[in-house]
Amino acid sequence: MTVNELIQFVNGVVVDTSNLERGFLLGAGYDGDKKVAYLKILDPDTQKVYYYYDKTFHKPYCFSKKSPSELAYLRKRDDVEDIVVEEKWDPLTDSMIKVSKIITKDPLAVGGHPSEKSIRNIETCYEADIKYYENYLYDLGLIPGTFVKLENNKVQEILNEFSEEMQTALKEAMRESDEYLKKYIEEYAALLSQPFPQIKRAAIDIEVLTEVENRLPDPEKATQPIISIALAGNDGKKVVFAIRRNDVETGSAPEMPKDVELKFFDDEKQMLIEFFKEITNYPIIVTFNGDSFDMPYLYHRAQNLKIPRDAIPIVLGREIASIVHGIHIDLYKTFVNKSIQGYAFGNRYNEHTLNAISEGILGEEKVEVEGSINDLPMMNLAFYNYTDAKLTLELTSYDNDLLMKLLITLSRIARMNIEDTSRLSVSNWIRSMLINEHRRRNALIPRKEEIEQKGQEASSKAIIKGKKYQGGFVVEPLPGVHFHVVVLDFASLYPSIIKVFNLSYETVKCPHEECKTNILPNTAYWVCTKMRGMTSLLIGALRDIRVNYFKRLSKKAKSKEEKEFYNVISQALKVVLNASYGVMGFENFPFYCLPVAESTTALGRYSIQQTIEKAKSLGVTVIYGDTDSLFLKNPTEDQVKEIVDFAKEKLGIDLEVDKVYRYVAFSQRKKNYIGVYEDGSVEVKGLSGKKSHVPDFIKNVFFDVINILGKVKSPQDFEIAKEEIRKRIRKAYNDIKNRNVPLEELAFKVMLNKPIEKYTDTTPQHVKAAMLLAQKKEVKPGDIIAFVKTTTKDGVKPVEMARKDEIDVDKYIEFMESTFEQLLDALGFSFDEIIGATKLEDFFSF
DNA sequence: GCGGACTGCTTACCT
DNA sequence: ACAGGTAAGCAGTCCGCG
Repeated sequence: MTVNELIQFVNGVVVDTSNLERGFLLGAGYDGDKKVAYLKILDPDTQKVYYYYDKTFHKPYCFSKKSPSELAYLRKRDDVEDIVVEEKWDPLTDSMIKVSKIITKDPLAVGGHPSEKSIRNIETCYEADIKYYENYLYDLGLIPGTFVKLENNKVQEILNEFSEEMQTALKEAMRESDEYLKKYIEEYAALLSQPFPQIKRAAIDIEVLTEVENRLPDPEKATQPIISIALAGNDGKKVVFAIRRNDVETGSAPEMPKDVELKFFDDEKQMLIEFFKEITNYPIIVTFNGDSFDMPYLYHRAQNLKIPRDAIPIVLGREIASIVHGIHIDLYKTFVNKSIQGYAFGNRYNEHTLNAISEGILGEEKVEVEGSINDLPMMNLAFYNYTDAKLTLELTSYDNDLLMKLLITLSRIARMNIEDTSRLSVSNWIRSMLINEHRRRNALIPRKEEIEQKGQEASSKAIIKGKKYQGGFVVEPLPGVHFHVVVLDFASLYPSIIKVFNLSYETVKCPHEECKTNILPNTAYWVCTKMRGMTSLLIGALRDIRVNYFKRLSKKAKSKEEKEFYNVISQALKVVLNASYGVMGFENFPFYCLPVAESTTALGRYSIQQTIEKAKSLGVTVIYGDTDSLFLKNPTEDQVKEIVDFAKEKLGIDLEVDKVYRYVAFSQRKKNYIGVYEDGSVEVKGLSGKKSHVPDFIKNVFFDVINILGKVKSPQDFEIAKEEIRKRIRKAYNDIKNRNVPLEELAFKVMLNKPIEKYTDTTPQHVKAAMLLAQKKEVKPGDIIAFVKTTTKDGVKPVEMARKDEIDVDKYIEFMESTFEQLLDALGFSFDEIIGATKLEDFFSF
């Protein structure tokens, strides 16, 4: 059965439509049976997804530098359609060259087969590792996440109309940009300010009877019955489909919301059929781990139960699962993405479980289950199941559908299927963005090793052993307490440098003789004076549009909704910009270019050091700085202005006042300080006390002390604070000494990053604990191991296996001491003086 | 056989 | 599977020590 026939069943309509006034492009795909590319287009009015099959006769292809006659032997293959000569611009030589375009009948003829069946395995090809449907999108100029129209079988982007405010803001944003940059900024403004459509979506979650406790059933075999399925829709739909069982109690779930529909079935097959019908109402299906569990399980279970193929709306790929009537988003993959975790959600979760992520982002937790799912009373199981689906949905709907909007915006920037954007990492997004740029310039994409010819060895030496080149510069902090500190910050420093210094793989060490004298300061490289680099333009435009356009529009917004709209776009841009420099130094990135990465940080060091010199010359004390920031001690407004102007005029980079602290306390450590704002709120950076592995008990004391410090308004106040701090720490000290602390609060929580057996060089404490734990239950990479320090043989025990009397009290006192030392150091008092080291015995008399 | 100095491994943080 | 820089704790090693 072809995808086409399937869809006809699912939607009950002929889906290969030729006319649609305003559709929303979800993505592209390839139909292996019809051998043709297709688009999935959502009609926002009906919430139905139409398939548009290519009618431009687009074919798979790749390029070779050999002549067609040298490649003539390929013509004998029946999967090769034609070989034609094309002229393309070669970025590395800055010249037009002739290449052979090998056109095939099947994407597998280009690549994807492990053998000689794929041409890229037998010839040195160009652009042969781009997925066929990606090529289709680039070549037709279509962008997933945007609005398109279908008119007489032609598909076209619908361009955005600009309001007056947007026009004005755009002019303002482009004021300082060069001619080249302006074009890009205008395009991005139009692309990214498109509205977000309302799309129906539902989160689903299944429960399966387990054979062996604590072991996940095999989704390929799907031998065990599905006993419950929950669905939570953004239209308010809440359903649990469950099997009526006699072997467990009915149970009760008083917390279950009244509006959850409960549909009980005697027959599993009937349940699945009903469920499949229900989900076809939702063009977006959301799961947590659906790619590797729920979707393949449902699919194979349905097959085992002899449900006809055309009643199963699931399409399984090699690693991803999709749905016929729309798209499937597996949130697990989205939340594992480091850029999403860090830049979009501020590292509010560390562990990649539904529970940990929900807790971090929503402040809600899963329902706890003791023992096996198998023995759970029916109602309790339904409630547990429903809660998971609800949390999954909420992760996409919280903050006004923030995540969905981010994914759509990122798809627009990356020009990538929404399904792919949600699963792939930032280097893939940027790769796609750059490939598209090459296509529209008719540029041949160099092979990776050709770019690497530019330089394999760095000219700077990394400070950290094993790293390739030197990074940011950190100023030695001036220890002590400093009142009225102004923090200056280069606005997205590295993207600015890439923009201002024209950094790109083809412009750094460009082929022109006359550019060789144009040396980049603080580096061993020259940069092109004749052409604007591609990454410089793209990253530069993204930077300018974020800083000068969306951020300004957000400040001027008239409504909350408008403000939020601009903030989402700004946030998505931040994610891409923050990674834009890093990918240049990432070996597996297809446009990896060490000279570009190295120049970026070298120019960063140059910028901050020049600015420090300027500050010094004005008599301003720089008490600290890290990569792109400078902490100034009690500067005048004029001094600040002069430094900011210097950066703009002499370096061409925006330097802004980021924050003003009432006071800052530094120890002698870098990346380690507390800053107190005028309103008494406190920012803690790098101190052990805030680190996630620290036992809750110590963390609580730490933050109590921080709160006390927030109340300090003048140097005199420290005396009072000191007394309060002393009391708080003494109490904690006593509690530990007297074993008055619950075990859980003493647990260190450290992540296991690899399987236990891979720790061959050393056996850290959390691994020792994990080994003990492994005797009782499965321990996997990514798990957080909770352990306490004990006086037993290994020195540690998993918290659930330890007793209070085994706790190594002295180790905890030691740990507490070093944690507070960082803080007390900076304030000029010591732990000993707080505790009163000579009076230790006093505490035992309590 | 033990302790101190040292290095390397590991994790979590900062930009 | 974006980068490098820093802090901290602990594991393991080397060396001296009659």
